[in-house]
Amino acid sequence: MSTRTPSPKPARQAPRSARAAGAHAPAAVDERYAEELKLWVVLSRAHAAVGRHSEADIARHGLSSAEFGILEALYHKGPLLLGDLQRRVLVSSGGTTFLVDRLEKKGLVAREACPNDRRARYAVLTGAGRALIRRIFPDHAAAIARAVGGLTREERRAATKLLRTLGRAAAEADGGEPG
Amino acid sequence: MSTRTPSPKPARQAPRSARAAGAHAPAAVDERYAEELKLWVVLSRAHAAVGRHSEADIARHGLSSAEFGILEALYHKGPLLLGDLQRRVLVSSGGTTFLVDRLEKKGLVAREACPNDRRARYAVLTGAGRALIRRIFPDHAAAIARAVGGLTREERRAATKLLRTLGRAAAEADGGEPG
DNA sequence: AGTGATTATCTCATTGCTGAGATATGAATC
DNA sequence: GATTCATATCTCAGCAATGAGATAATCACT
Repeated sequence: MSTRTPSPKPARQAPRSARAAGAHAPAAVDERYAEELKLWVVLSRAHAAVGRHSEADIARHGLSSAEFGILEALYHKGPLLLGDLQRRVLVSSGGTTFLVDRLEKKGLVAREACPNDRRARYAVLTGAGRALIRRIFPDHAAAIARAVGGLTREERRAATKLLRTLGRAAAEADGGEPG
Repeated sequence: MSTRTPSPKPARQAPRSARAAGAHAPAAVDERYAEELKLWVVLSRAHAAVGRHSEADIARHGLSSAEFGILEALYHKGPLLLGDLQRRVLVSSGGTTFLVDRLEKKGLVAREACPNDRRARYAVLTGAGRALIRRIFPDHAAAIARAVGGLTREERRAATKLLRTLGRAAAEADGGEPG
């Protein structure tokens, strides 16, 4: 994985322009939201770090993260309209079509008509799809559990609560709130 | 934005196969790691929700998230080796070259030789780059602050601490630890 | 039943990004 | 000073994913 190179850090000399007096002095406003920015940074890093574990586990089975998400959603929720699937897996509309197409080609998912609404289509697991997700899901759950194992049970509970609140508030503030 | 469609949910009839007796009954193992999985889910959702705010703000200035990340890193840290930049912005090696190329074309960043190591190159902000990031950073910080405003200061502090612990532990467990 | 607004899915051009390998330099050993 | 291994960046082919627009069906009203 070329993204991560845990290398030793030989102290190198900074280039001329870096040493030019105060060349990159950050503005005072930086202090103002430092705490909020820090939260955003650690949120991103934690997500990336855990996500790396998740994807590494999923990739072993020849699936992408999004594909796995679809199989998992169908496994636990039963047949879903493509739109519901889209919202659940956090992917674009085109992406949903693309992913379901591919899973269909792999024989893991099928489309089914919705009796009430002929615009809509259900995605459903095939027998092979159900068998696959049933087989790999436990390992995946264990991999995630290891990935978040750096927190104690109590800490995980607290983190879950905070993140749920944070996520909900951020999602709702999408429109644009008054300052 | 077609990714998100906050639509009302008319109750539709599930297709036949969904009602077939226990067709998608989840396995018992699902309970075992439910708490850890939940944490991963809310972490992903919170990250996506806040990230949406971040990207919406950055896009207003014609920059991608990764481009902004580079400018921001150079602004606060001064000139950085491309490798350091890569680690900081969480992008692949090829991506770093690509992004710095593009920022160079935009006249915001320049490459500079490293006097000690002729393999290495520094990325440095140009005058225009520094002016740009200095102009847009405060707004961006404010946007992030709004996005995470669903938590109180005390909650943010707690969340930051937990996420830092979580991220570090997950990153270190990359190799593969004994069960 | 007809009209228009809304909703669901699909199409497709574009693109950002990855990751393996190439190239070039540096450090260490003989 | 040659050789070998490690490191830093760049090249490039390939692909997943986006998002605007097309198509089709439904709903709300008259």
